[in-house]
Amino acid sequence: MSICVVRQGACVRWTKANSLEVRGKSGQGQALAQSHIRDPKKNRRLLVQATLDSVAEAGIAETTVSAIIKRAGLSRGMIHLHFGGKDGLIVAAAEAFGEEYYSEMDRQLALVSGDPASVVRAVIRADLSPEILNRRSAAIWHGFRGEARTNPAIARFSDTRDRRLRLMVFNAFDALLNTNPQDQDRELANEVTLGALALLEGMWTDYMTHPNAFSRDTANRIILRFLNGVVPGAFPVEQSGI
Amino acid sequence: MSICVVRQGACVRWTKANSLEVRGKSGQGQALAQSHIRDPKKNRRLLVQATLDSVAEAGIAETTVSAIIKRAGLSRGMIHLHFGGKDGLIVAAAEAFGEEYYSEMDRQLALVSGDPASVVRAVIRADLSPEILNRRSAAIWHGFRGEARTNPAIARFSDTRDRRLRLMVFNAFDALLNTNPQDQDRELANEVTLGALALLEGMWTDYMTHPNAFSRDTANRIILRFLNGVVPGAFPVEQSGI
DNA sequence: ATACTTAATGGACGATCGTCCATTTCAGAA
DNA sequence: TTCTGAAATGGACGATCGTCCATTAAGTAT
Repeated sequence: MSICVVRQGACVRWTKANSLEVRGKSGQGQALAQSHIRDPKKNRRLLVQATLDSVAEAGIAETTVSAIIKRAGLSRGMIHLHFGGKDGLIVAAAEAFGEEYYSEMDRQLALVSGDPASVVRAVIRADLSPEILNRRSAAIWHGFRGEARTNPAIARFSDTRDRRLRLMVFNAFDALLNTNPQDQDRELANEVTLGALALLEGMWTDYMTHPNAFSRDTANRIILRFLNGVVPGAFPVEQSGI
Repeated sequence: MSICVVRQGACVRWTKANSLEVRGKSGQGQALAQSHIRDPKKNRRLLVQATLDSVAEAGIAETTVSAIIKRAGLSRGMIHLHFGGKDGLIVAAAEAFGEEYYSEMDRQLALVSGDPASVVRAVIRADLSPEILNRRSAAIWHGFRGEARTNPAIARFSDTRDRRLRLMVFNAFDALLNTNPQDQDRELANEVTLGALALLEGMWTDYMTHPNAFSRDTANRIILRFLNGVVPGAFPVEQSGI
């Protein structure tokens, strides 16, 4: 759309951001692809995606302003314009990542019937699915989690994200274990929930450190085997998993 | 020992590194505390510890040369002198951290009788003990694990560390499950091992993100409960844990 | 066409990064 | 004491960090 004229020998390439192609990734194109009508938030999303890609490939430390704008094909000032600074962009990227996670999780859970064991099975399967657990997401999640220790904004987001998943799993185990309500049963449900989530966390870590040796089927089967041990019979382990 | 004379107004403090006090932390003082005889590797250790402390408190990204030498009370050039550069120091710090981990793990395991279930119990208890799992170690471990994706030297160290722990646990489960040797049992032992380690990983993550809400007893009890499910009766869960 | 608002640019800026090395300090030998 | 080699120092250096803003480009209203 606009060729950056070589002035003082600085810019030599197309600014890809303004080309007409519309990234069809998240299919929400609400008549945005029409000829001149530009998406007013396109560059915002472009910067957020570039940030996430950079965090995934190069890590948080290497995700500099220069690296981000190079990926996005935009100019330096855009970050300050849209997010007030780099920190604002990082937080926005963390939020966007959380939305990616939960929108896919919800999509996969929407197809599942309501009995508690099925919900748990579906959560585990979804959390290990290629759409949710992949090199990009594992690296991003690890990076942001580390950042959460220092950055309060990210810590808050990270917490709420965790809480929602925990509540979902807890409710399932609560319904599964509490045929007649009792306090120690509720405590048991809480412990089983923590254990299940710890197993998932550990699998994510395992995947991140050894993505090639990792098997989703095996991970899924192991978790079901462990859950079937604490809630006997509720999670029969099939021979071939996912 | 040496006051840095104010020259060009740069240095105004004692260089703490050369004061006579000997850090009694790792009690290996082999006659080093005697009057003039200086420990030739004191500054190496000082830099490594300063690096680990910085990684623990401020994260990998904030662990700069300036931050490290400020903590160590040494001068800029020491890092280049002893480690060839910052990267060398980071790797040395990762190795030192691994040694800290395993020396403490070995110390705690040395007291344990040899039956497999006791070994597993001891590994879990040790891995969750305050000496091994604390804010410092959790933050350091998380930081280095993220760095391992990019830094081959750290990846290699990180891998060998993991492998040793895994082998230890696997052998225990193998002995526990294989009364008469069979292939599918060996596969089962492998899966139980992966699950147990994933549980520990998850607990470490949980501790790192919520150190105040974390309970070592609860974590220990949860893991034993899950293990008792997959190896029935081998890990009876007491009412009050660790 | 002209004026005006918003989006976007990219270079300037001071701060800080890690590396390197000329110099100084120090302990032990001569 | 003087000499010598190693240990230690801290400032110089170019590179790169994130921020900021004067300027240009694009879109809309008059």
